[in-house]
Amino acid sequence: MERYNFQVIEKKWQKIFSKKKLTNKNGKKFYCLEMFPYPSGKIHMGHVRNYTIGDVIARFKFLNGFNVLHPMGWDAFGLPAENASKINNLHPSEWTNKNIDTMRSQLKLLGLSIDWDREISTCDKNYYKQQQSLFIDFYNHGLVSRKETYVNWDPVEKTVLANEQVINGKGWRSNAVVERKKLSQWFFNITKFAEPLLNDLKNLNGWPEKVKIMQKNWIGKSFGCELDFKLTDSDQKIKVFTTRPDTIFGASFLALSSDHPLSKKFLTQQNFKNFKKDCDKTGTTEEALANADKIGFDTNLTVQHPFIKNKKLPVYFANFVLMDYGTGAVFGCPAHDQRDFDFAKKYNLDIIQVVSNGKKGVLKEAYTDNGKIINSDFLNDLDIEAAKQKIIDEIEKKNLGKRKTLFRLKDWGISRQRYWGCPIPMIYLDNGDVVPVDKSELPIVLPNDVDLNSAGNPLEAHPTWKNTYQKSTGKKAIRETDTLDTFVDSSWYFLRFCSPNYVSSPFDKKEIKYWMPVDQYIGGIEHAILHLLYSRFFTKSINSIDKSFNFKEPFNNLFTQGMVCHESYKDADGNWLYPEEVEKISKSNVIKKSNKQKVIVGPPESMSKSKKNTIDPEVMIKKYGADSIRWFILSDSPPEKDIQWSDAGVVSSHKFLQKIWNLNTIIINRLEKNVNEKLVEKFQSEIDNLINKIDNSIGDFRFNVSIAHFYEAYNLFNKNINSELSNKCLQNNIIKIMKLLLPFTPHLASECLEFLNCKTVNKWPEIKKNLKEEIKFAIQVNGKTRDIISVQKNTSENQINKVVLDNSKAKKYLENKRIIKTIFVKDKIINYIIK
RNA sequence: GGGCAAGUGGCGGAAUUGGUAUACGCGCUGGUCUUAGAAACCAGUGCCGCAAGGCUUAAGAGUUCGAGUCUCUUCUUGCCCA
Repeated sequence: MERYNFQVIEKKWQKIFSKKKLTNKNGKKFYCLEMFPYPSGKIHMGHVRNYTIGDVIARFKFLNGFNVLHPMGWDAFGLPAENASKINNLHPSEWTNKNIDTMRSQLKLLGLSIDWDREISTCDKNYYKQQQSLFIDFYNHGLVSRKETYVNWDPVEKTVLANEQVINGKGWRSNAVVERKKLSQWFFNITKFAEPLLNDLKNLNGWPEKVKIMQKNWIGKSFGCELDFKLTDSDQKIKVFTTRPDTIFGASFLALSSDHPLSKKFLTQQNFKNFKKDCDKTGTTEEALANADKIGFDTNLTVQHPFIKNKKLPVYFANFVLMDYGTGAVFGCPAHDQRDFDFAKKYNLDIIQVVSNGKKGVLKEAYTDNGKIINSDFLNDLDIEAAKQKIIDEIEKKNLGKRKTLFRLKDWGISRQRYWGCPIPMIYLDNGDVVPVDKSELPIVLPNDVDLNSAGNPLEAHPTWKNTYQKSTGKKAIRETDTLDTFVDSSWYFLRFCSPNYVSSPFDKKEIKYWMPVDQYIGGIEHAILHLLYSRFFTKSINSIDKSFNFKEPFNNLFTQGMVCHESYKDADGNWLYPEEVEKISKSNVIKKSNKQKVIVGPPESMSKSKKNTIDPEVMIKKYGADSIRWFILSDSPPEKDIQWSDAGVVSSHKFLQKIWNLNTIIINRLEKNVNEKLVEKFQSEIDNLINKIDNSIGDFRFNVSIAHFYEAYNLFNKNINSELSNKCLQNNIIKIMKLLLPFTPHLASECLEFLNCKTVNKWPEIKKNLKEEIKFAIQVNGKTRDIISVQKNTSENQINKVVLDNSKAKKYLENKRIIKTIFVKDKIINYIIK
């Protein structure tokens, strides 16, 4: 028997796939999109998993008659290209394009059904020209603004970071401690859409609940009011924001951020300066604020309580109040907020309970749940929600403040002091005006001759590039030398794919209206907030500019796949080792190949270059073939969960695919003996059952389950290959199974179908819905299963009773017993309750 | 501190709406073939027990004829949080 030669056969079919598109002229459209990669050098296993999942869906939909769009591109701007060019002395564009070439050829090795004619790259001037055009549109419609703000400054990368790019006070890429710096920056006014970005989440039924909750928390809508407190020794007022105005009668102090305007008076005091320094160390995350020791600085000032005559509240600066949320001031109600409670304990302030917890006695911690209002004058006996409304009405009546909705979401800062990004198409005139360039001048092209080794922004340092003229007036002007955050590039690429070569504007509206929204988007959970929120913002912005678009959200269905993990290895000196540098003698005995010394094995973690726990997809493909890798990466875990890479797993995948091939050749060469029609019928019904299960599980993204059923199908064929089945039956059914296999292992399945002389390769087999089948039926006595019998579907209770009493293992449990009750569930169980 | 998931054999994991727990794969054990090994094939494999049978879905309770699935309590582990 000839072995399956994947090297030859995969090459053969990749050539054919590259010419074929997933086009079904009369089919319903289906836009299948995977998050496009950053061209870092080579593809990694995470890409393999992402694009294999996407390929299964794209091919599955195509075979089911859909007209499928399945494109690929490159998220090609970004800092690593600049860093790499400093090390290799290679221009970022050369480095990037070289990586793109490598990765494209690697992706082709996987046999993906990508429409390469639509390939785009964000660093291509044809792409960023359109992005600049969009930026100008946004600017003209009031969606872009320029603000002087404190920014997160990464001292290592010498660039501004978005809040989202600061993780625990450190830069997401450099891990350097982020500093605060005041700069003039460009912003997208994403907060204008805070409300629709929040509300439309409700309609995204095809998104994971988890992602929607994360976005909701990120937008962070809260209701409350502003309220003025008058200082007792002057006319000055302090404005606070609160979401709990109902607890005003429990207020016992005022807490201000150390950045609050009032702090200026205290900056001359060394005590205060020391205190402020301590505050800055606390950090700004909710986690840090909740866990930090609560510290305060007593101002010795007091404010008048707005509703209790003659009651004065002390004013403190406190480390758990931030200037950039609300007004930088809060009133403390220790009984009903844990931070206030901790603070009050420390500084011996009153703890006045104003919401009843239904218990007597002193509170041991803040009570934050619902209850009736107490000790609160005219609010008494109301529940929290009613009390809030009533007190806010009162506050507004007395002109002490007003209702307010606050969002946690901030505008999106998009200026980056970097070279390798899309130039911002704005110019500065001598008279101080800042205006967009004329659209006819686009693209504003990045200059090639920059010195990347100079500190700061390379475009700023370029001798001539920034000097220009305003086209309409001929006046001298200076270009904006900042470039756009690369998250901008990926916020609309899915639109560009619909008409990737359209010249006159970012997209051909006709194409967009046909293809959008994306029917299935697939990518990593790490983009749950940023990329997805920004893409939704772009979609809403474009919609607000041109109302004729027929979609409000870019991604109808979202699937977030898990990571690919591998254990890590360290030698005695603490150096990380690549998996190929170690040898596994046994489970507990792993040694370094070069010196035979023992290796410390770490737990499975997401593959990363820094820990060297990576497996190179190309090496694996060369060794086992793309189909084996695809099969393994789909088979071992549900796609939304993390998967652990296992060499043994790949080997067994590889063996199984070989067995599939052998099975095909055996079936083709088989000599027919006597045919037993009953056996044929039974076999057919079992296969139909499996086909049904495979079809269902693909649709539900349960590919590991599909694969289990393929194994069952193989076992079924293998068991029956020498039995009295007809050749026709075996051949028809193996063709069906091979068709089902096309999305998973396209090379092998295509080759088998050709070998089987199948003429309907592009059609999914018919899925029979109402299967006639024998079912396993459970017999229970007092809820315990005592026997399992085989019966036809729809067998009646009477017939079951007869079988049970005639001939079953359950019989002896029923003899001489009184049956008080029977529970009969058709096609499932019968349960006899006896005494 | 808060929010959200999840916990099933030696391992990865199945179990559509409460109705056969442990599908399928890996690993392991035995066998066939082979000079030997590898490969391939066949058989077995949750735990206790010679067996009949009993026990088992992190632990405990509850609802139900029936709970991996629903409710409560506890424990553990992930992920997210200006």
